[in-house]
Amino acid sequence: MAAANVRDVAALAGVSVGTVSNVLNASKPVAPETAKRVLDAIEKLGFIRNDAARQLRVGQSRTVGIMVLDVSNPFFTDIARGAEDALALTGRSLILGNSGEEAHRELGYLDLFEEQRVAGLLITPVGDVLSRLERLRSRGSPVVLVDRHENARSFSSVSVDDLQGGALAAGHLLDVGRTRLAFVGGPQQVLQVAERLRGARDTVLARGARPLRVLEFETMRADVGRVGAEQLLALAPSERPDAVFAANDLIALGVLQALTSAGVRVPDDIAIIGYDDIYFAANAAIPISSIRQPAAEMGRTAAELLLEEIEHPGLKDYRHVFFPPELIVRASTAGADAPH
Amino acid sequence: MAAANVRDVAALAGVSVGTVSNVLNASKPVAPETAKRVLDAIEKLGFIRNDAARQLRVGQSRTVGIMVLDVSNPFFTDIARGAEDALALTGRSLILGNSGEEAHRELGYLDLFEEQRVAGLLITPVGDVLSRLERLRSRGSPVVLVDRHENARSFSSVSVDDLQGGALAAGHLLDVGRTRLAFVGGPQQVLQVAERLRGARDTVLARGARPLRVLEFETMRADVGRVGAEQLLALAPSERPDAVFAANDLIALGVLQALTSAGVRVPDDIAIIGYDDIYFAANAAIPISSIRQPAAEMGRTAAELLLEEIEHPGLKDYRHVFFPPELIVRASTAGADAPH
DNA sequence: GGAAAAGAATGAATCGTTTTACTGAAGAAC
DNA sequence: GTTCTTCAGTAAAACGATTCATTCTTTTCC
Repeated sequence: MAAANVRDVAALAGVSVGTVSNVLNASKPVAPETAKRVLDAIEKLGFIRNDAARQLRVGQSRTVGIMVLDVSNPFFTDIARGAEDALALTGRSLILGNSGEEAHRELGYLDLFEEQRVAGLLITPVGDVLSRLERLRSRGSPVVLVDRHENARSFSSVSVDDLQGGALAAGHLLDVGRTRLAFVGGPQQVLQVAERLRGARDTVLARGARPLRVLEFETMRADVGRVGAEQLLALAPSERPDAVFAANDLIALGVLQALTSAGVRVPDDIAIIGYDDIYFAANAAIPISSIRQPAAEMGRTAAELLLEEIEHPGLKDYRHVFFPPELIVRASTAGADAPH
Repeated sequence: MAAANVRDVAALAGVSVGTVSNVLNASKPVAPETAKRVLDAIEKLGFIRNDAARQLRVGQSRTVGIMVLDVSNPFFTDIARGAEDALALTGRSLILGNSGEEAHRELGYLDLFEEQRVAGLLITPVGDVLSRLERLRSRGSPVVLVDRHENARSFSSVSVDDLQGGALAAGHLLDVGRTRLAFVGGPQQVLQVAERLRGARDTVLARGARPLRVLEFETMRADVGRVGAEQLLALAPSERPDAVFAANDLIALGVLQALTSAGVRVPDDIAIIGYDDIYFAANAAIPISSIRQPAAEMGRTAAELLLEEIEHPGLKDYRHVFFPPELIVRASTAGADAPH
């Protein structure tokens, strides 16, 4: 009743365990009829290779870890799926950790990944874990940063030019005739947020519009959007913005919901633009304009960079792939003139 | 430069490897000052236990697999997070597989989980994998079914009474004065869909309303909702339903979007109710009524049932936990009288 | 004070693979 | 006909933890 192992297979097939391994891994040629006997034995015994033993011997696993900030955000699950697709082609699989933007959870998963000797790691870091990542790499698990290139030229990375993204968003709002722009978003410690804001602010300045009003919050979740919208509605009419740039689509959804339920017309009274271009924003009852980040492609590319490092260890040729952000115009900013 | 192992730790601390293990696992008492020496050595060497070796010896891993139908559906990620919380309390972690409703992907993950000798498995099965699950269990990885109890009394399960959920939804639509109900949903091979439909149909019948119009599709994704809505709009006015019951919230969102962009007023002209009560439906610009399933709690409970089996192997005391569905009324069905 | 029990620590055996160095056998080359 | 390759397959040595059965010290008890 105990699970069969290679020894059992070898005995049944009348060969040595080494031969079984060669069949399993195609590491050395095996005569066709011998291979068939082995495969038959595997089939008959229902043998499933014990990955722990394999891994112990080889020193590395066939799974790759990915750590995301928020599994509830479709942007991150799309990245994960892109990565999964690329890895599947090489017979590797993905194990997903969700830090939830909490540093202690991030550390817990790093421990896990390190104990597992993962083949590599894709990560959007939360806390100050760079030295930890260096160690992981020095122990044979290369690391690729996703959507966060910052102070880390020493790791390969994929990211989107958030400065340009912020500029695109603000530029578009100005283009459709808006003059009083507000930014609603997460903490500026998050590099992406800071850059999106800076891009927007610079654009507003350069085009001589009124200064950007900034509402800063602690997280990037939708409830932030609702609170932000309420703060905007509390302003005197002359102060009230006629356009909102939300740091991501989750926030934009919150803003939209709060505004419409307060009777504000979108986009006639206030236009809204988000960031990420997630499915639910595109399909909101008033579809939300957004700055698209090619999530799946980013995930795929990150996985490919990682695979390169996995397959050529020691090659310190770190690459940084930047994707251009893309403006997607939808009803939440289009089809209406500036309010009078 | 090679990673430190227990032997190195033992040497530095001046103890035997057995003692190191005892400190690591608290399996046998160790004198406090000895333990301190060991911990210091671990710290100094940056020792991280090799999980493959541990697992090979112990025969089982400390991670649990979960296989979901669709990671893009927040309902499933919420289940996963609930499970993760419960497992974290016991020092276990979760590895997530996404079948995407495709049987071959499901099999791929089952192979992976079996090779990994996972401590247990939570699964919403797609294909015909019951015998596979039996084998997994007979080899030491218990299995709990999530949201699918069907022909499998021989596994513990958590699920929601979908018959009652369907009845609640249809009953509510009738209660607010609707008379021409339509159902838009995924394939009836999926048990949940079939039961929601049956619950609705029975209720409509019992209350003497016009028979339910059924639009059946192949998947449960939002685009299905848009197509369904267009089919409804193509009907002659006298035939056109005044209420839609969508098999899940993703579909409801699609219906809502298609209807409003066609100028149909929701709920005045057509009311909409969904299923799952996901965040994005609750926060749509017209918040969508829904039948809530307590996703996180379901995940937590499933994990607890699994832990019980893990800790008492051989105990064939399979339990089936049913959660009651709950009607959540929002703007998409409320606050409007029946259309004239 | 001596026997028994309890407490700490030891070290070898073990888990199931992969891999390496090696052995034969069969054919090729001269 | 001897020597060289090539080709298949073997057997044993890893990999790094945990867990036994032991040994060596203390402490307890009468």
